[in-house]
Amino acid sequence: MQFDALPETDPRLVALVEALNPAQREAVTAPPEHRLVLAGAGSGKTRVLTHRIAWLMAVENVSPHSLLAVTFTNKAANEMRGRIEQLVNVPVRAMWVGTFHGLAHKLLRLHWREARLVQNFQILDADDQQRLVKRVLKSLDMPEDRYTPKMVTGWINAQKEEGRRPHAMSDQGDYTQRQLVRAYTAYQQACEQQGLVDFAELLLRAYELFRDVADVRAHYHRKFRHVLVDEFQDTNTLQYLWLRLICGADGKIFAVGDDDQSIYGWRGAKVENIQKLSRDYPGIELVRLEQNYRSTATILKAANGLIAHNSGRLGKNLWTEDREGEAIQLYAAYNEYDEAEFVVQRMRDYLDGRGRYADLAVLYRSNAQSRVLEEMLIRARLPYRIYGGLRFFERMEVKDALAWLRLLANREDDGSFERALTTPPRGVGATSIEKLRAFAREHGLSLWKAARNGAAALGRTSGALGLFLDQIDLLDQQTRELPLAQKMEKLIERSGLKEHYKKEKGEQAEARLENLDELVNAAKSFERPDEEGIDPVLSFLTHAALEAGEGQATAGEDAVQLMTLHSAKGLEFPVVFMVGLENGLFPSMRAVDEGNLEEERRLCYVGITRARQQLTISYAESRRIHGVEQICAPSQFLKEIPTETLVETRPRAGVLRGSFGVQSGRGSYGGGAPRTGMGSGYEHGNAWRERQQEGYNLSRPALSSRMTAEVAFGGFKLGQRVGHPSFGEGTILSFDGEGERARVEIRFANAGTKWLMLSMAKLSAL
DNA sequence: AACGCCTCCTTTTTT
DNA sequence: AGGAGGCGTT
Repeated sequence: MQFDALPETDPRLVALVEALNPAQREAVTAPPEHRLVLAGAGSGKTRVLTHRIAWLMAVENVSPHSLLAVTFTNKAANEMRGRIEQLVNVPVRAMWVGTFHGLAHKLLRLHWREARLVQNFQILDADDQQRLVKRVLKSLDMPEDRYTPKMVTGWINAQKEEGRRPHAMSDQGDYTQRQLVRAYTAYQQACEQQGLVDFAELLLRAYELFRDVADVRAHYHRKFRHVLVDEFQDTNTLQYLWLRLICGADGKIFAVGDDDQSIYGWRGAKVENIQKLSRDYPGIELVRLEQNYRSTATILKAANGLIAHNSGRLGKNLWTEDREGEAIQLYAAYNEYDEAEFVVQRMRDYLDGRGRYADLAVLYRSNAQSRVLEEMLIRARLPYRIYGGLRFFERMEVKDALAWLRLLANREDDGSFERALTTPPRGVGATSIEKLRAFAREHGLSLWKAARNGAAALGRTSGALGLFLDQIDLLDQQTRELPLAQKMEKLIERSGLKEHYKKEKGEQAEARLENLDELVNAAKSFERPDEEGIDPVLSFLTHAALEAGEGQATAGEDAVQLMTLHSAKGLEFPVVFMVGLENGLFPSMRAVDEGNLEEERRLCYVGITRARQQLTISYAESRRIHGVEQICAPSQFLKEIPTETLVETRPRAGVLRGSFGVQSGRGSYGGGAPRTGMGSGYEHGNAWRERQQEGYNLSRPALSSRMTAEVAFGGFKLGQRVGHPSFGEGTILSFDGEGERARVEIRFANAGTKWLMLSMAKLSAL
């Protein structure tokens, strides 16, 4: 039914579509056929997805049981749930809304028999998986330097993501290939024996379940009439195959995605799936959402201009009814410290009087870049939050405690057995464990059984080992009837983990103990069997693996946001700083070498389109990368952003850098240039354009002429290497003051960063 | 088992 | 530079 044909009498439906723009409306109210929605950044994609679901239920009488909605992250799934709930008066619980992995997991729990799994199978997270691969490689005597656990794990996952099983590829390929297949086979066998399923395996098993078990397939074909997919451009081969299989002949697919925001090719995502979808579902209609509700016209112009340099796009041009907005600020820093300082300065300008910290976001290409920014933010006393890093359920102490819980639930889990046996330490060392492993391998037993049956063969340590085995059985008995949280608490106590971490010193130790308490707390919400009647222990462990928690720091607090461009996808901020726009950093060296610039360009596009009102882009002329000072050329992406959207802001001699070296005139840019827009200390110029025209010559001198002209100070200049009798070697970061009171800031290689009186410090030029 | 030294590596991240 | 992990020493 089309919107035009809507019965005017139904106010609910009118309300549902009234607020939508024509393109959104077309997507939402389309007949129940296959649809591909090309949703540009900030074009209301989640809105379309949720309204589509509401529409299907209200107009096409689709039951919530017949809907399947898939996302990539838990966050997106939760958001979708929440918004559907707001929109329709139907218990969302009945609806299959979740991540690919979460839904696959649900299917496997329901059909564990048909999927040839054990009922209490457990999920391996990335870390568990790599540990297991490592043990497998050792057992196969494969040299660890040639076949690193990381590389082999990556390879195995890549195979799974292409839907390949070892037997289908055994006798082809070269020696290396055959070795890898051998590892894959052995790894898979270990998983089967121990009842373990890794992330990729969840998807592959769920796929095979549908492919191989006709009854199950038929059941779900009858059930799911509509399959809705979010972030379709991020699907990998296996996810796509699974979607097709689950749709069957009659199910209708509604895919929402954006080829311009495909930034996960490196982990197997296939943008081509968008084209594939059009081929596999001939007649599928394409809807473009191009009206943007997020950014100013200037920001969109920059984004459109940049992304136009990519080839093979489906094509899309974002537009807005919003005002033009401010120009994008471009800042040429002389190094990463200067860059960070500038960012902080601009933040202060913004915060002055208005604005929340959380309005501000700094986006960078690689995590290493956060350090200097952090340093400056601390110095400026601005609260900040860094995304990324270890999540709650990935922390060592948490994983240690969970290993005990897992071992109680499943004695065959060798990884948990080893972990529990060694933490806390109990006099069973590497040698004994190696012997135990050998014994287990020889007799085809789990470590648990090997220890039970062959402890005597281990000599002296058999005592400690025997105690451990008895302790596990005893703990199991004693905690069997306890509610989950109490069980967890008792385990943490009786395993000796609490004692163990109490002994550890430093501020980390305290945090560890707190995390263990928090773990008990987290267990509380899993004390009752869930909807499918699954045992609390299993659902808790599943939760731990599938939803490792938020990355770092307390959410919700008003703080400046620091994150990589990748983690910024899907977010938006009033004020965005995109830093480190240098060839070799962004685009990354690797991308340049491999000629994979298009994905990097999309990443840049994602960065630009995060900004609502203000966007500042910066690059440094020199930066320390992997401990070495390097001369950087501005990113080629800067050339690709339409000039008219940019205004260059540069440090103004004599203001930013204190009162040194104002003997400008020559070499100094825009001495009398009018100051525009900025709070203080900076001015605009066209130096960057001039430099652009010079081309990117890597052998160009380290600092541009303005540096040498402007920064000479007491015989020293910014960026210069100097020696100090007690602090050793360092680099001059900045100057302050004049004459007697002149001070210099130096970052020493071994003594940190210090401010020294220029007249006192016995500095020598290097 | 704990500690310290040495070598290696270094883009991006979710499940 | 800085972290991780391996390895040898106490």
